Parts: sequence; C-alpha cells; structure tokens
Amino acid sequence: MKQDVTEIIDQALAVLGKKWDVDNLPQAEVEFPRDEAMGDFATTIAMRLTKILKKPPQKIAGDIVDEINNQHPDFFSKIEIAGPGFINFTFRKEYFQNCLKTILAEEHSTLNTDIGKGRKIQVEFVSANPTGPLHIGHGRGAAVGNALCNILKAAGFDVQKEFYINDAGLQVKLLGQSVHARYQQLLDNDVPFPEDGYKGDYIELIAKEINRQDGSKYLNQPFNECAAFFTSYSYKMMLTNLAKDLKDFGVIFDKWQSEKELHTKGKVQESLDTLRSKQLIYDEDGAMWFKASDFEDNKDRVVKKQDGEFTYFASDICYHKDKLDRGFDTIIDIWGADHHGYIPRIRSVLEAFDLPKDKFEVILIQMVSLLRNGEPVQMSKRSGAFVTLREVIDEVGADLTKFIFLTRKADSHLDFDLDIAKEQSSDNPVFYVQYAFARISSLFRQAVEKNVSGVTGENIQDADLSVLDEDEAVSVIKKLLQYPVVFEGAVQAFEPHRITYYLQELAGVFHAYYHKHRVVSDDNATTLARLSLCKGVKLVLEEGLKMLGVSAPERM
RNA sequence: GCGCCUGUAGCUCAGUGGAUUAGAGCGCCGGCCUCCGAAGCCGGGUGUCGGAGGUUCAAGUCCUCCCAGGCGCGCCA
Repeated sequence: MKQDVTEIIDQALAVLGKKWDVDNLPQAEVEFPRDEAMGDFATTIAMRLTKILKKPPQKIAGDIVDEINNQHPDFFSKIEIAGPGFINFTFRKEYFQNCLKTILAEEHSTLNTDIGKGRKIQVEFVSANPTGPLHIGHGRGAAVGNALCNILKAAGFDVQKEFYINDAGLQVKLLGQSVHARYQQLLDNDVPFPEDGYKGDYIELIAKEINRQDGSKYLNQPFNECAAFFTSYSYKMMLTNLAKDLKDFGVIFDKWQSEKELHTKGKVQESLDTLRSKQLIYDEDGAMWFKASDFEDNKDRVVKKQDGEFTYFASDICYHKDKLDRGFDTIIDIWGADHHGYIPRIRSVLEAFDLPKDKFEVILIQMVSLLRNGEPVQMSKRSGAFVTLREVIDEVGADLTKFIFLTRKADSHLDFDLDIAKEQSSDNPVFYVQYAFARISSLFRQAVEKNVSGVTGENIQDADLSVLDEDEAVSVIKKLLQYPVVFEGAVQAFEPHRITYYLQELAGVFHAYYHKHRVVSDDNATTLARLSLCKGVKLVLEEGLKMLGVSAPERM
C-alpha cells in the first residue's frame, strides 16, 4: 500500500521535475494521517519543495495532484490538498479488497520486507553472570533481545544470538568459594563464609549436589587447593539452570561464548600484543593500561591488574574484536543501562583496532523496579533476597511477562508490579490480542461445524470480497496493510515494541468489526467474504505474536 | 562535580526521518449477552507534552540553559 503511493508520487515527480527543470528532487515521504477522515495516506512533499522551487506549497501540491490524476485517473477515490500543503490520498474500497486478496494468497511473505538481504548480524544479550539465578532485569533483556532477533530474521538478516559467559575472573571464583564454604559447613567443618560471598539458597543446593556425588572428598581441603573444581563445577551448574530458565522463557541461543576460552586460546594476549605494537598499551604502577583516552574514553583503563590477573575489560577488548573478525556486518550488544558508561570504552577499542565502530550498536535496557502492592522488592544477588525470573514466570506467566516487557521501549524505566499484573490478568493487553486470535479460530470451527460450503478447515474458496465494503471492514483491511510499515520501522529502529502496540490496535479494530457484523450466517457469500477478512487478521496476529515470542492460542 | 537516560491525561505508557485538530490501556461513570467466545463492544477527556529561551512557514519531536527522578563515573563484572 505504502509502496503503491510512493511509486505513483515518484512517477509524477519525475515528469514534473523535467518541467520545472530541477534534478535531485527529494524522495517523497508518505505517512499515515492522524485522522482517518483525512485519507489513507498523506505526503508533505509539496512543503518540502517550496524552498527549491520558490513557489507556494499549495501551488506545487496542485501541480502534483494534476499530474497524478493525469497519469492514473480513477486510481484513488479522492486526492485532497489540505492545510499548509499536505496531499491526502484516499483509496477506493476495491483497492483494499484486492490487497486483502493478495495477503490471503501470499500469506506471510507479503508481510515482511527484505531489509537485511542476508547480511550477518549478531545480537549478544542476557549474558548474565553465572553466579546466581536470572532476575527480572535479565528477563527484560531476554524478551527484547529475542524479539529483536525475531524481527531481524524475518527482515532477511542472517542472525546469530549469542550469550557471553563470564566464566573467568573474580566473581565466578567467589561463587566457587561460597559453595566451598557451604560444603564444608554441611560436613560440620565450620569455615568462615567469604565476606562478599553469594548467600542465596542455590549455593547450598550446589554444595549438597557435590556432597551427593563426591561425598566428603573435599572435607578439610582449603579452598585454594580445590578452587578450580569448586569454581568450575558451580558455574557450570548455574549455567545449566540459566539455560533452562531461558528456554522456558522461550529464548534459545545459537552460541554460548566462554570468556575463559578467549584466555586459554591465547586470544586475549594476542589482542593486547597487537595494541601494544601500536603503542596503545603501557605499564604503570605495576599494572598494564590501555590508552583509551586517545580515543573516545575520558581516561585510560587497566587491562592487567597489579596481582597479574586480567580485568574483565581485557577479555572484552578481545571479544569485541573477535566478533567483528567473525565477519558480522553489525554487532548489537544489549546491556543493562547501568553499563552505559562502558560504551565509549568499547568504541575506543574498535577504533584502536581500526575497526569500523559504526558496526557496533548498543541497546540499553533500563532497570526494572519490581513491586509488590506498590512496595519495591529489594533486589540484591549477594544478600540472596531477590525475586527470580523463574518465580515471576511461575506467578504471572511467560507470555504476560514478555508482553509487558515489550510494551515500552527498551530505554525507559519500568515498574513491574506483580500484584497489578495478576489483578489485571483477566483484563490484560496480551489477552486482548490473544483473544482476537482465539475468537477467529473459534469462528472457523463454527463454520466447519455448520458445514459452510466453500470452507475446509481454515481454507476459503472463491470468496467475492466486494461485500466487504462496510466502514469497519475497510478499517480492518487498512490496519492489516499497516503491518509491513510498522514492521519495517521496528526493524530499522531496532524497536520490537512497535509491533506490540500495533497488535493491540489490530485486535481493537477486529473486535469492533466482529460486534457489528455477524461473520458466520446463512448467507454463504457474505460468510465466505467475512471469514476471508478474519483469516487475514489471523495471519497478521499470528505473525506479530511470533515476532514477540508470545503464543497464539487457538482456544483460551 | 562530570556523563548517559527519563519527565506527555488521575495511574502506566505510545507518539515512526519536525507538519493537518496530541493518542492508547488501566481506573472511574453509564449502556450492551433469547444472537458466531462479555478475556468482548458502544458512549463519556478542559493535558501549562517538567520549565524558560532559540532555530523553522511549522516543534511533544531539533539546539541551549535550568528543575526533578534514575543510573554510571573501580586494578568488580
């Protein structure tokens, strides 16, 4: 639909451009008018041309309209010039009926635009430390990342979903030490618990599991003698649980990249050597530094500490270089907003390697404040007092949780009140959308049950769509035709939440149509036409929900 | 102190490269099931778009300053 208008305007401009003796006319932008009464599409091209042509916009608009009417008489039912120089287009009803026919014939293929053209794109998200269960903030990252990958894939990108495992460094060691202490305590060896150790119940569960498997094998062994075992056993068990939680949330990664592996394969050292050869690494105060301040960062950063250990940043230097070396056209990192200060650091790294930093994108996910009855729930992994993603899913459901996360843009704060989510659960936007889908499924079951001629399963034969000329029907078709436009915008802006809003609107116009017009009736021709409309709605609802990673139930 | 994000209806939030009269859901009030699913529909909105300047024919949208909230500013990750 959008394409049709754009092409027609461009054709008119091509002719007028010669008449006006101007080349390089700007591309005509089309948009949906705010008010449906103004028309189906509008363009501001006439106003944009006033500076170039030095003529009043209404005059230019008049020329454009005349040319369009000349080239395509009777294509539109109405073209109006309004306000300061808008051109408002209104299609004929037959146009919409034909568009619906196309959607039904081509199904999902007509909904997505090939924007990616096979380009490789990688999205790294969640990447939670394997030192504790996933919390609600990880859930938000998972929902957004997953939906983003879904739309990118649908838009023709070759997408890889990656989870970066922080299995090196102090935090996992601390995890191992915490488990070690609990293990000793379990066997009545009362060793002190590490000061900043992880205190959650899961620590004890891991300790018990080790005890179950190996008995008292490590009793009275100091941590530094069995650190490797406790650390590696603990984070691996955490990772297994993490992957399971994510899977139950509907998120499956293509690749799990180990930080530790970057070290053992010597890649970290290699990256630092390269930087040193460029004189971007220096030693000072017994530590090793990267000259980040030569680039976008405001100060230099330590890559190797005085104690000889690499920092997290050292592996991140290597990791981001490695990602681009793997041949991705774009790499997207999804981070918690509290890591935003890290962006200039990574951009500096890419610059230091002469890598194109515009291939690196960061999507920041703002904090989620978990509330219960309006009261904030404290979230601290180390104290062990937090609500896990698993608990939230069990309490309010995965579909609902994902949908809520996807109803606002990533970069805005979000209050997630468990009680409100549950209270509203019968009156919730996600059910509103799913209900429309289930309702249509029910209509088809109805039609089959009543042996409506021309309907088998959900296939409809030879429907004459000209009866779909009610205002509500036209509104529904128009809304269907907006999907590709919304989709394209969501892909280009990396904003899956736009789909969420769209689906609510689509469900809304459908419910309104349903109440006004009886679908399955004694009039066979009308039944077939209306079922066709429903089928179109169902296809788009299904597609949109799939993008969000939310289920589309046939019955509720 | 410096940096990033946010500030739109009572509440939670949309608002796509500036543009025709600023929207939705919830809540609240009133209607609608002898009829395909009432998890639904219909009707009811007087908003300093945080504030002040600026750019523009045109600003919720762009620029500057200020105010409020959140988050960063580690040889933690």
